Amino acid sequence: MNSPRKVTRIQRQKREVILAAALEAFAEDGLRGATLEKIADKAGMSKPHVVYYFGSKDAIYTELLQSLLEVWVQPLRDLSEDADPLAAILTYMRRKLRMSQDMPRESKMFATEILHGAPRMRPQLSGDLKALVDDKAALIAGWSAEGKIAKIDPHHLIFSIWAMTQHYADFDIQVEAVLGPDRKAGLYDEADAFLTEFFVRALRP
Amino acid sequence: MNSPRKVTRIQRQKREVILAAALEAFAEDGLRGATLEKIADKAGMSKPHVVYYFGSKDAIYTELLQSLLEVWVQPLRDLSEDADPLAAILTYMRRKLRMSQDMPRESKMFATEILHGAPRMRPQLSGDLKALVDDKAALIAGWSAEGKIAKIDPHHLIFSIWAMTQHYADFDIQVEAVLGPDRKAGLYDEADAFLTEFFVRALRP
DNA sequence: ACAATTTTTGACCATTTGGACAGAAAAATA
DNA sequence: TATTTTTCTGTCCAAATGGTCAAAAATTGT
Repeated sequence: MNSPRKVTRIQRQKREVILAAALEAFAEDGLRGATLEKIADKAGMSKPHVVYYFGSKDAIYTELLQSLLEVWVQPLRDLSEDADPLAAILTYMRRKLRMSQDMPRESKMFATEILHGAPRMRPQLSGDLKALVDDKAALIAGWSAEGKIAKIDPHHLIFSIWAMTQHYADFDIQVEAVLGPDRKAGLYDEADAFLTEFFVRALRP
Repeated sequence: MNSPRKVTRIQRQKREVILAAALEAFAEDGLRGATLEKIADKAGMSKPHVVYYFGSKDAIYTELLQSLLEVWVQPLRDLSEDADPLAAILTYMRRKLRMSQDMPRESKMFATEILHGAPRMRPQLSGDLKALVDDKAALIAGWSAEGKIAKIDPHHLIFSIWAMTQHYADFDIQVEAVLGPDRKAGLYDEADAFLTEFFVRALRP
């Protein structure tokens, strides 16, 4: 029957709730700033209960980070040969921008971790991530060599896409303060238009 | 004579030492993560001594943030009419990039503060900073209208300069991990070359 | 040299916080 | 229904940490 499955589902749901609460807390205050009590409150349960499911605050943080990493680099994984290389890069940029819009908490959590030295991601950055980026950089370099896009350093191109798209999520407070409240609603449409135009100009041969 | 001056100078020096130590600590671990003891150690004095000079950890943090803000926006202040608007913008970009290279700790401290909601800078972001950016955006918009540079949204152009230059300081761990150790030495030269080419392409009419 | 002032620190305190533990409540199993 | 297992929480504890305080040490002024 499904009696064991039922329990498992409940467990999985509880863990989901805790992870969601923790993500919010970590994005707001970082690993140190976020307290177990705050996470428990956001999750609607007691502090020992949170510990019961994850063992420690650190374990929640690490698990979140690891599972998010995969989601985070997926758009780059999907960058591949295309009828139009420029369109492929623009699509990648747009997916990253949409992730900033839809997952600002995830973006902030990553940013905070890396900003503070990425103590629990260093191996993956210089391992998997470096391999992935090198791979895609080679692809882009190929397009450059064939004259399909401008000749630019592909690694720095990727950095620039990361920087510009994540800026809107990570520093949203600053962006919104500078633009003023009126432009807040259409912000991501503006950003999309600007970045598209910007990268088209920079990349066409 | 200079007997009172002498004391004042010593006081000033002590404060300088503490501020430098605190900057390092805050950049590494953020406001919460940095402890008074760590700051005191880095400054080579006892914990109560640090408190004696600044009253509280928070006071050090706030003072650092305020004094750094002025330095931080100076390059934008200096953006003005020029024989060549494109050159003026490139100069601005380069000054920002150099600040990332020379003051990574300051960059990280700002980034962390804004990332976490900028609780003690909000008024200045939507006040002074917004006014300054609006002013310079108007200048750039003028250049656009005159056909001296491409027609792009000047606010987002400024954001893109902030994002791309600060990325190299704030996320240096990631950048260096992805590029590998060999490219670390010439990193900022690479970045300068890339960004210059990039912005020239994007901005020329 | 002596008094007054400033600087410096060791010892201490109150609060916060991660998390251990025993046992209650609930659920599954029999 | 009785028993076993799982879930959940009130209570407590030890460590970390921001900050106080009294007094020592150094400096300054006379």
